[in-house]
Amino acid sequence: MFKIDIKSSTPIYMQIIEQIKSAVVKGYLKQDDMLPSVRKLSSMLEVNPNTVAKAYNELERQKVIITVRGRGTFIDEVHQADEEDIQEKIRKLAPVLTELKYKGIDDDVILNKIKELLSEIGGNEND
Amino acid sequence: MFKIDIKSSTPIYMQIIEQIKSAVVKGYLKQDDMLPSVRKLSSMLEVNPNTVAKAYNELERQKVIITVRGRGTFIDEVHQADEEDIQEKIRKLAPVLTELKYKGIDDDVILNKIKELLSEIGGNEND
Amino acid sequence: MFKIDIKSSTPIYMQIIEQIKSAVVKGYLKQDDMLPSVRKLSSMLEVNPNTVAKAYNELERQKVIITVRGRGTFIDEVHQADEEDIQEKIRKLAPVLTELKYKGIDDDVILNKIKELLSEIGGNEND
Amino acid sequence: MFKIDIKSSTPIYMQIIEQIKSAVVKGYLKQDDMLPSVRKLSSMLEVNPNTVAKAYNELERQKVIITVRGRGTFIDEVHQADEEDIQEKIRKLAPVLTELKYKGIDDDVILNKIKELLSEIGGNEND
DNA sequence: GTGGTCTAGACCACT
DNA sequence: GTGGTCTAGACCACG
Repeated sequence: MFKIDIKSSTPIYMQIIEQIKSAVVKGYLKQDDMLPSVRKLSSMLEVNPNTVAKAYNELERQKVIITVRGRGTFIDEVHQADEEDIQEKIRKLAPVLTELKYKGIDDDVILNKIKELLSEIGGNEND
Repeated sequence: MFKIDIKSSTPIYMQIIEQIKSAVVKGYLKQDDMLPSVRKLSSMLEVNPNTVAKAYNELERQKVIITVRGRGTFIDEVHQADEEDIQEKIRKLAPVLTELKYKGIDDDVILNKIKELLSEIGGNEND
Repeated sequence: MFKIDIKSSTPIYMQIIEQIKSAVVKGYLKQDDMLPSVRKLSSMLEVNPNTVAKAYNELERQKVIITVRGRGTFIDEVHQADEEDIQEKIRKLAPVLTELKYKGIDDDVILNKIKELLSEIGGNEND
Repeated sequence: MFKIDIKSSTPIYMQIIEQIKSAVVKGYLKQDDMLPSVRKLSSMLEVNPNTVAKAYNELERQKVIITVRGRGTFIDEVHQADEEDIQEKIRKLAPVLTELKYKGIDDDVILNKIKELLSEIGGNEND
């Protein structure tokens, strides 16, 4: 289910975080679904358990998952994002967008490609 | 002209790279314009000369600027981006977009915000 | 294994780059082999760690090696060179060849000496 | 007659040296031919007179040209190269040849390309 | 004056 | 442990 690129420059724990969020967006994981244990996931992905633990800790901090001692780790309910939160994330796109504009790509072209990417990310909205 | 956020997690040399590209996009810097010397910019930004040099090296590697020995550093002509190049950069947006979708934001809302950001980045095209 | 000539006019980091490529050509290093760590190589060669890091960075940029965070640095697969690439490298030989011809050396003599040099560079292909 | 690439990474004074030697090899310049004065050449090439002077000094050191005070600068006779000299120059080709071999190019292909390059450099041998 | 290279030594993120 | 970033300060080649 999860695929780790050991050679990528994005840290492994980040890749895990992204993929779990992606799985939620795509509907593969839903609220109260149980996640594999740190040990199990680490052996599945063939990475260091500490790395998985770090990802889970960060996801818990972000209230994406919730750990119940003795029971396991579960997908938490989705929390609302406030306007400020959204703007902050949008801002993170600026460097790459600047690169694209630097290369002379038209705004419309960029927007179209992002639209494609969004539907690719989006999973089945008619679940 | 350039502003460095010393507290940011993006490395200083990266911030310099982004800002120079941004200045080109905005039209503040044009082909053959001379950039401040390494020493000058480093004292302007209050960072170490090596850090500025690292940014300049990377920009030269990316063919954004060109350095002429003993003379200084200049804005190079803009080089074409091929389709593959563009797709690769677009891909870099995926993690943030996934986050936004995870928060339940509509595609249209996201696209509108990006549109705003693009025009903000874009400088005055009718110069 | 690696030998640095501190007095040479070729920068140390360049010498490191050349020697690692040479080791690959000679078959001493193969794909996925781990290179000595920056710290280790720097102490082996008695040069500053930053100098080794610079060499490794450049080699990574050239896709000769690949660094995996927290793990180490490894020999990457060899990437194809296109015709343009080759011609560009061949061109770099021109100044020295001109010098030799200036001294009145015959083309055949030059070619023979290069042939010798090539087999010296090449390592044992029948390993 | 001479062409300087201000953006090249080879120092300008080096480019001048190379081109004068090349002109001799090609037969455009012969023993006792007079070279333009430092001032004249510097204005022809639009470079700093110091740069031309540096090239001439180096060429004189290498006994390629000879300066007669009050008269001008002339092409000197060609001096014999000893075996050691030649080997030293041949050695300078090693890094580029290693790169080519690293890319998997066959010795024969390399030698053929060098052969082409040599005849290109060579000028008219039947003068 | 310009950028390029190098040393010495520090702190941090990742595994 | 690994590499990445940054500072401080030195020397050199080039124009």
